Amino acid sequence: MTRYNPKEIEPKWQRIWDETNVYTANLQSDKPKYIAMSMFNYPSGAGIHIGHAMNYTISDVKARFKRQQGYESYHPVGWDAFGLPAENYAIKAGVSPQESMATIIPGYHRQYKAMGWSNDWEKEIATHVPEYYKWTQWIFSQMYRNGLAYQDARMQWWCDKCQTVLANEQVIDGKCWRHDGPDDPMVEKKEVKQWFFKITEYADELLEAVEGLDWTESVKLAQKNWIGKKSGIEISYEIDNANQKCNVICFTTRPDTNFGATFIVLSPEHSLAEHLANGELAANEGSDTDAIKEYIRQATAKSEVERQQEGRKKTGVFTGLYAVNQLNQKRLPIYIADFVLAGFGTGAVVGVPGHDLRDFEFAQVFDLPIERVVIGKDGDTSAITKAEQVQEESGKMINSEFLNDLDIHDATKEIMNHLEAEGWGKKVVTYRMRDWSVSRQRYWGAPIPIVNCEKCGQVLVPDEGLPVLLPELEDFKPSGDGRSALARAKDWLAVDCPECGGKAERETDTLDTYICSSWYMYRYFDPHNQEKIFDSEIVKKWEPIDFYNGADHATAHLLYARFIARFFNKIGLISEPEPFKQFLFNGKVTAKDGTMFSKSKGNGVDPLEVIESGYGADALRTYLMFAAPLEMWARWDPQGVPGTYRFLNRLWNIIYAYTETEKGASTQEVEASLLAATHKMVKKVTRDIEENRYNTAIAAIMECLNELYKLKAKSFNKSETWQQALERIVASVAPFAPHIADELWLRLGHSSSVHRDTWPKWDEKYLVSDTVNIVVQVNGKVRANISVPTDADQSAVEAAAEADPKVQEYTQQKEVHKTIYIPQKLINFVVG
RNA sequence: GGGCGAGUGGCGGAAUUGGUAUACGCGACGGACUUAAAAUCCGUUGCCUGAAUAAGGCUUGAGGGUUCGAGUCCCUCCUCGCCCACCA
Repeated sequence: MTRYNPKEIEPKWQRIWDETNVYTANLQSDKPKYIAMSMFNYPSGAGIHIGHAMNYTISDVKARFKRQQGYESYHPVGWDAFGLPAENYAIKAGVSPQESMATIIPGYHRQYKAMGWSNDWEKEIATHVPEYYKWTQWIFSQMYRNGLAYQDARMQWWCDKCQTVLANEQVIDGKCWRHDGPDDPMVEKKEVKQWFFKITEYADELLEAVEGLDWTESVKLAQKNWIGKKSGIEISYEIDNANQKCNVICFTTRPDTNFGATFIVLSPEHSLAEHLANGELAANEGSDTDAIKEYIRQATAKSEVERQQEGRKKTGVFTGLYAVNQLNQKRLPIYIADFVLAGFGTGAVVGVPGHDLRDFEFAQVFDLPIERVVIGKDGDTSAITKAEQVQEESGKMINSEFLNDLDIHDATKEIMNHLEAEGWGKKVVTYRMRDWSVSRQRYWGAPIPIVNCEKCGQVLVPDEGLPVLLPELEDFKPSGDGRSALARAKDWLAVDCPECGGKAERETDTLDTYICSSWYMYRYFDPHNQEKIFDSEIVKKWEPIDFYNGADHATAHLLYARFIARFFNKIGLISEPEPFKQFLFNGKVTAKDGTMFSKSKGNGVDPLEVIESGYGADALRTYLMFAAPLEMWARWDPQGVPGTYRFLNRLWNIIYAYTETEKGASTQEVEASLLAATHKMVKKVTRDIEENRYNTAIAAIMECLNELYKLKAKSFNKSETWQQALERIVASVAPFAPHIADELWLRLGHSSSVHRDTWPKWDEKYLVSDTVNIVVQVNGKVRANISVPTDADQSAVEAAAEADPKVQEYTQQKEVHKTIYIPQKLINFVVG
């Protein structure tokens, strides 16, 4: 008998699959379509790790399952090749990113094939090739033409020594992360022009459509939170002691607490703060302009990371100004403080220290009055409780005055209506989400198809001019002036204006790689189209993506992809506004101790090593899918793969034993058991894969195999029943362990692959047996187990149960008050 | 601080609408085969009392409640994980 040797059969089948194109999807097929995919790979040079093995096996199992069920199943493959890590890797390796991709990607091909993933290689895509990024640029052009792309100057951190912009995270204690010595300068804020996509215009529809998605709940929630829609009101407060007539507008979601307002706080970036600092605006009694100036200088010099640290002691400066609260005619002193963020609401808040912890802390520092006005029916927020506690400790009076008996929600609405009716406020809706910044000052990305003409200004590159090719450079490090390396590519930079033909210069920013990855799923359906982004007819046949999974990008990528899909839908390219019908946010794989695998710790597990050590891809795949539910984080257990290897080995052995046994017939009892065991298994596996419960699907196959071994001991021979039982189990294991499945399928006498149109069906009639097991309880405790005919009625079951000696032990001399009978399951005597 | 999720054997984890808790796998132990080991195969394996494969009791983070019956439903609390966070 030949032994199970994955090292031999796996490469063999991988070769056969390649040669026979089993996994090539016919996009024109009349079969029902199915597309399952995982978020595509970012080729970094390190090769695939165990997390990739997990992700891609999940969608591969799904795609294989559907292919076996008779669907035209498509499992695409592609590379998210642009971006900073690839650029940095190339810089380190001393080659161009183009060259490094040309060597890295073929390496990934070998690894993907070694994992046995059923990718359609004919339709492979990569985002860094001109054939692809031409259309990434085209999307930018379409956004521009539809008024959804615009350029705007925003304040950015700037390090004079580096001559480059810094991200917030790179600013430490007001200094550059690379230049934080005592003699180094503080970083400055500098205005930098950036391109944006108006995703905020789609905020409402993106939010509303979340509810209807068949997505992992936590991701749906993250999407909602990210969009962060809030209804509130902007209340206008007139300033009554300024040298000019003016007012301040504050945003609040809780105007019902406004009776307790005791002050107003402006962010240091607020326009009134600016006017106070330059002396244009002052209180009639005089404002301390120097103090205001100094405070603003200090506040704006702090990094946002630093400013937004919770629990930091509140600071601020009084402006000398007072505003009037029209609800109760109280005068509110106005302060400037850095805990108020410029980017949210109006950049000014009304201080209600009785109902807001931050306001309370501020009031403590400046000794401002604290008033409580609303007590909700179901208590109030912890902020108030804490405020109260501190007040009691400090012995201050609480002015507790009930607004009314309404709950907070109703009170809020009523006050909003009142304020709006009086003309003191305006109801507004705010979003946490901002427009999508799509320009990057780096080399390795798709150039933005814009030309800056001396005469015409900003001009879009006409579609005939696409793609704007990314020039190959010797040196692709940033240019140091805040622009990408492209600023040094003089030949490339100089261009004739598409409108007037005059002297012009290309845009040197490149597009954010999130754009590349926000539309790739559609390119999979028409990867080599030179004329169009894709053929809408094919896409309309294949959209939406039936199954999508990944362990990252719960917000940004998925939100951007939804935005782009909605945009495509509006311009008539596709007919479904949502790109992903089902999304599974799967867990990651961690080290045995629960910590993340990391290169620095050197605790990584290389899937290729596991395969080559002799266990093979099938055992690895099966283990990964078996270890835990897909949405849970799994811990890597070195003993796990040997376990699934043993299981596959047992499957191998029973089939080899079968093909070497004599022809014959089994007993009726064994035949019935074979049918029952395999049909039951097929039913469970079919449902479990359908519902993404791969771990229990595999357990069911293992259980079935154990059962077959028991039956084998009773009666084993070449017969129709055994043949079918073994075919069923091989077909069921095929999505998880495709190589051994094809090998054993062949061994069972088939000439074509197990991977197409072989999924077994189950028949309920084999699942019902003549007798059924009934649990007998006395007062809820299990006392016996009886076997009764399946069609026995209650009185028959009761009689059989009462006849059981064990049951009698507990019921004799006692009165049965009640009998609970659950057909086919349980009978419970309540005695007393 | 807010939101979400999870606590079940030595370990990863099962458990349809409330109905035999611990499926399946790992590990451990015993046995077969072998000169020996590995591999493979067979058996045992929640905990406690017990000589026991007799019998009984206990058990799903803690405590209460509803019910004939609770891992599952309700209340209170504890622990851990993830995401968001000075967002007014």
